[in-house]
Amino acid sequence: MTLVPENPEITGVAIVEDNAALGSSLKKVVESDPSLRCIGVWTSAEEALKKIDAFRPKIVLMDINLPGMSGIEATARLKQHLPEVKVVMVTVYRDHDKIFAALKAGACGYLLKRSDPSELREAIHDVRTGGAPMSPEIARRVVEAFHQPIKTEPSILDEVKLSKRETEILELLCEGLANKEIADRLDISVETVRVHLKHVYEKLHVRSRTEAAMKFRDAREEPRFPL
Amino acid sequence: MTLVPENPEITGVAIVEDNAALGSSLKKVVESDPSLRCIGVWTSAEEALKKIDAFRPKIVLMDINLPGMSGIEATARLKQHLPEVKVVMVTVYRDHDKIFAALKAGACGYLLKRSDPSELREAIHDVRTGGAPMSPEIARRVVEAFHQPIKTEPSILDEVKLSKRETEILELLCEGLANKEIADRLDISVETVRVHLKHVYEKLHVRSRTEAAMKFRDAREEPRFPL
DNA sequence: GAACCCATACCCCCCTTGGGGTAATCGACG
DNA sequence: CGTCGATTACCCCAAGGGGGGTATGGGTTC
Repeated sequence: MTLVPENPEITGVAIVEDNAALGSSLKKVVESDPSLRCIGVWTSAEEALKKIDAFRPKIVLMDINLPGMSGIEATARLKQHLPEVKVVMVTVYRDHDKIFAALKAGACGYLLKRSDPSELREAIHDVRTGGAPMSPEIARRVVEAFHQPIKTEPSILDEVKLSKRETEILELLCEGLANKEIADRLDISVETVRVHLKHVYEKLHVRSRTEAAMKFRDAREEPRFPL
Repeated sequence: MTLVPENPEITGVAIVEDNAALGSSLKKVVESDPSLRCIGVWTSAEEALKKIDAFRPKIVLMDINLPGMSGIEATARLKQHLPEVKVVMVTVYRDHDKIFAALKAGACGYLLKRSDPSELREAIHDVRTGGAPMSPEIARRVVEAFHQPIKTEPSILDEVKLSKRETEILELLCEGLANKEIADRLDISVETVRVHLKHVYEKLHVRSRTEAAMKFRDAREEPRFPL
């Protein structure tokens, strides 16, 4: 039984959409392109996850607002199982959280439903050639997520000069080690560790190891994206 | 003196590109669109920053690889001064770091130089209508930056049942509070706080408050499904 | 109703921690 | 050459924290 097109030129596309009208209109758009084959229109995340293994589409057009499991969770599970499948969200949500949740879950594109047929065809082509189709306003939001807030107060670590040793000790502190364990790890005296910590507390304006560890961790994690 | 087009239909575009041939070819593309006006081809970041105030383009096409100050730094300075200006990087770099540095600096688009004239015109149109033009492979990389590997092992918080009180105390612990302070905050006895913490330590398999706080925080930050 | 968890509170013991010193060595900087 | 910061190390002391108990009351589950 060959459910998957053998022809490498033909790309299998599956649609997950609970609205029947919208599902069949998406299907028509896909089928209007001879290089694509619509191998399924599924109406729930559960159905999609059950059938994906047998049908092996290369691309999945996924609605977010599905009954039962959301399209976002479905995407996450699907990508976990079959990472090579490309998922494009097709939805009305331009909600900030939904966009990023979908991208985190592994979606490689995000189209708003008002996209017309030619846009959709172009998007699928984009996916096949290594792109990441997004409706313009989605792309803008994604890009803006990277922008550094202009008036960002420099993190405490920028204002304060921690020495190499102090930083080292803070890192071990963040692993939850006691002074004695830090001393052993660095092959120095416990007393020395205590001295460094005193300095650190003063510099970070804290009074306890936990507070120092948290502040350090917070400051460290600030760069959320690779520079 | 009116250097900026008064007609709101006309969008002023500036080009920052040290290669004269490429600069003039970009200029030609811009001028081929009657709704655009190329109001300057500048050959360095320094020149651009000096002249931007007087010429006030709405869109800047910025090369990354400029002599002297890089296009990325120029973008950061420019956006700090004139946040409403849209900057599109035009470059040969598909280098991961350069892409994200540019976006962090405030670029709203990122085109590879092999883009042809129609792509460039479309990109500028995209910028004007609220989009974020990116060459497909750049878009893919940007989207991939959001992907989060699905956690295979459930976090400690899924295996362990922390009571409401215990969770509450852990949250305060993460603010670096001492037992006494936690007790005051929750209006209970320090001894009770100690009991709860003992239970927490046992459940999380840790021996100190800092370790508990870190483990709790790590678990909290993991992506959670359903989304 | 017994078994069990949760939340509350107190006890003892001992180690760790935080805050206050002093001091030696070393490299860098002026 | 003197000063400064970083690193090392030790001292004392008081408070905080971790490990071990016991106990009571309320709630749920079997």
